[in-house]
Amino acid sequence: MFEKYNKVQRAVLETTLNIIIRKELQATSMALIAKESGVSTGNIYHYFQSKEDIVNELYKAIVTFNGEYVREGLLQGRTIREKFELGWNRVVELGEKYPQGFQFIEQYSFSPYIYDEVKQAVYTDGWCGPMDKLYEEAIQQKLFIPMNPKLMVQMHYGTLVYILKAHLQGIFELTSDSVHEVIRSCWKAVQLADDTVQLNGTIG
Amino acid sequence: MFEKYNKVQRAVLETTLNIIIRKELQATSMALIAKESGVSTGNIYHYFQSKEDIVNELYKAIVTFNGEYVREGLLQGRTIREKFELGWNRVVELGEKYPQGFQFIEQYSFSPYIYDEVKQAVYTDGWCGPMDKLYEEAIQQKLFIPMNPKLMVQMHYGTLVYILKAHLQGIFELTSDSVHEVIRSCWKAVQLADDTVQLNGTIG
DNA sequence: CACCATAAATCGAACGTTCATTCTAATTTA
DNA sequence: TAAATTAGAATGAACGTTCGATTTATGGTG
Repeated sequence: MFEKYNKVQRAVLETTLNIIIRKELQATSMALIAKESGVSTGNIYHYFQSKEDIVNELYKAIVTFNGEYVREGLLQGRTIREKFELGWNRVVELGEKYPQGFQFIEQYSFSPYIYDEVKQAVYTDGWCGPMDKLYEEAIQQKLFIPMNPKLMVQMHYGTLVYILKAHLQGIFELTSDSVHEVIRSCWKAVQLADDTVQLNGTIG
Repeated sequence: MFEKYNKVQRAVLETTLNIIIRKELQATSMALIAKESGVSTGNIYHYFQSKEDIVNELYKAIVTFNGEYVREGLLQGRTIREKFELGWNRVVELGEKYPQGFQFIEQYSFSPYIYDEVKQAVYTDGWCGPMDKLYEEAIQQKLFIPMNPKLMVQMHYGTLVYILKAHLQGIFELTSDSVHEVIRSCWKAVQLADDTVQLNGTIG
């Protein structure tokens, strides 16, 4: 997750993420980060400008990592339908494999603590852009209903975020089957009606 | 929103909500709450046990308010389909009319700062319980596919939360038409296939 | 209605603690 | 031996909370 950073920076970023999720930004003091990461406060300030800087760097790193991971999935699909399924599957995988990163982005994407320029990274380094494009194509090819593609992507992302949230809170289990079913129902939600009829039979 | 509280409590809760959304919990000091609410710190502690207490009371009040508002919508519908549309419409209305309350719940529903007992309020005083029941009925009546109703409710709530979030961040506009279209597509996502066929014609 | 005694509400200065950050000295590395 | 790295005590500001004083409301008595 933090490959491009050195040992000290990585320890600091990992520890910070850990504490923020466990205890809340408010309770994440530099003294605690120093203690748990094994890096002295003085040394932390040698690699980071401030506490704000650490948290924003953390945000940027996670968004970039997530972006690469999902885009890789999108690339692997050949048809639009395949890209759709592989892409969203990767989003769910991220939530399951890296729950702290997922929770962190969810909790702080709205926070004033994260600089606006850093939030923009979602579109430049994340997966939103490529996903928007995929939806535009799907509309052009009459697979999806004519709707604002950005709105559709948000809808589907929200769907997955919330089943992940509920899953992480232990409200229900998530099997690969149920995830698949959810993703299929996302497709169904926005597919052009003609599609369904072609699948089920001919009009009277 | 804070009808059951007295003047001072209301001023404190409203101010706190305001500052938290504007500046972040971390930057919400008692001194600032006192200054902006016009209530001295000493007097705040006459009505609240601690800062934590204020924030948790705020959370509880908003969840209860939202719960009442959505349940009222659910009651007004006669058919399942009507309840579905009116209920979710109210959720969107809440996000539009009371964006601060909406954002606050979104941002802190995962936070360790909110006591677990207070989080439970979503099910006891909120609208999740009644909505779950509606979905169970819809499954029994073969309107919806056989899927975990809790999972379905989370899916649809996530859908609406994310179009609201994007809307509040100014990514796109939300008309009552587009909201209606989104809610209809939520229904479509989980409706039993037979339904569609009956609408479109007979199977060849 | 005036008076006073008691209680409730309100205030803001003061307290002790904790915080982010700095600084200087020590240590390691090249 | 010079530069880069690391350490942790020191600093001053800011924090949540407390407390004694002051104001306002209440209700019984002459």
